[in-house]
Amino acid sequence: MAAPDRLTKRNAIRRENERLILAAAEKVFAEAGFGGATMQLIADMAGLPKANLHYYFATKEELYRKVVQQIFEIWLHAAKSFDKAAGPVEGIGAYIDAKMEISRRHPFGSKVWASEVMHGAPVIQDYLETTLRDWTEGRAAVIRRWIAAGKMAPVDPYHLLYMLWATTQHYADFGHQIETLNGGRPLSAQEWARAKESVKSIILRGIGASPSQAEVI
Amino acid sequence: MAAPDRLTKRNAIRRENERLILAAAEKVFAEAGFGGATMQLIADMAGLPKANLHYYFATKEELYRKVVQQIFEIWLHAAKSFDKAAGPVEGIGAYIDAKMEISRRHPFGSKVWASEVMHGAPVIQDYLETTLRDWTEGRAAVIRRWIAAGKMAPVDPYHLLYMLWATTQHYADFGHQIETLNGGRPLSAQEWARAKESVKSIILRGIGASPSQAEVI
DNA sequence: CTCGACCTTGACCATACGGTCAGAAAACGA
DNA sequence: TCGTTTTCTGACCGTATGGTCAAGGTCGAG
Repeated sequence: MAAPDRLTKRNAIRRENERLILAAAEKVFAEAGFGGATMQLIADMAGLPKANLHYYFATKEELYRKVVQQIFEIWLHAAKSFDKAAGPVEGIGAYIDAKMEISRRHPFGSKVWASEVMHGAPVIQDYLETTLRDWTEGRAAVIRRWIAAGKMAPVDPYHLLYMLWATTQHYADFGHQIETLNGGRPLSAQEWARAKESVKSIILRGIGASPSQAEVI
Repeated sequence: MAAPDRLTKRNAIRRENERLILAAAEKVFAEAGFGGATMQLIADMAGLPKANLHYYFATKEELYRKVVQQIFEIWLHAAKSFDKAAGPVEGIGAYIDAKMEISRRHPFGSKVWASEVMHGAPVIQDYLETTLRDWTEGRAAVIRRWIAAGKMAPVDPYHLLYMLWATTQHYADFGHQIETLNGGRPLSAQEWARAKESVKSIILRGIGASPSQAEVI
């Protein structure tokens, strides 16, 4: 039972199949919701027989949970930009950049997370109450410190964080609506850049931390 | 076949039952998604036998479409605050107030809309392409006028609107997450007021239109 | 080479779902 | 009151779904 991580062909197959299944599941769960997704659809998209899915993931719930965990970890990782910053312009600016980039590259994961939370977080409630709560309180403390140091206006840290999440994830979760209003075409690279800049400039100025106003304060 | 709107007992019963069913459906669709919702669950919540639902609404899709239309009309109505305003402080301020109030009073409808759009708007794509597109372009024109008149900073009108939608609807769609981070308790009246003020102050300052800065400009 | 562990898969099962229907009950107009 | 229209509802049906299983195939260690 030892050495389960050797680079044998079996392990490669297992890893590759799990990757295939998770990618297909992320897309199907995002597009159909948990209830609307079917194991058959996921199997077809992964190019595997349905029974094979149940070999790697015992139940639909187990597969779903893995998908949700993935995006959560990506978000947590993105938050590091927040910490190594000296002030709100760099910290929040980099955080917005990172979250916007995730919305662009992982729109399915973002939708699955949104769906999960909207339905009352039946699967990941424990994450909300532990990891997310701790993370949020930590970042709120950073913001309070910036406020105390006069680096930004005295805004409520929690509502600022909610605003950051809402605005950045909106570009993934409501991407279809944005695409429709964009003439039916997905945002181009330039349009993504413009979106990023718009969000950053409004929020940074909104908290009294925009670069141009830095001298004024 | 005339006079279908007389105040007969039959019409009263019909109206009341449709109301009951739509309210139950809104809640169930919001909590379980379209795929996860079952007609039986909606029927139980409405206190009617399942067959009775199919008497008033032929199919699950038809019932769902009605629910989505409801919230869309509520939002369109709220947008009137935008139009009768002289400038961004009153216009956008009132719009945020109105949308926040809707998030507070109609969280289920907001979730159903979010779910629908996230899944690619299979049912209301035509609304997006007609009513919503026209509405958005009209409001964008108003914003451009305000910018031209020097009443606010030159921000991209579309991304500003996305930000307004994202931030206000977040309090409905992610209400469960916010509640969890609020110590497990729903926002109190005071906390809702604080949320409103936070959103308004950051955005209005962010677009260079905050009341305190009005004189500066 | 051989044996045991792991992987693959078509066929199958119980269940739950959306929707139907026939007939009973209630409300209505005259 | 009487005939007609509308409303109500338990029983029913075909289908699709999540999950199981047993048999066969593939791989790696010794």
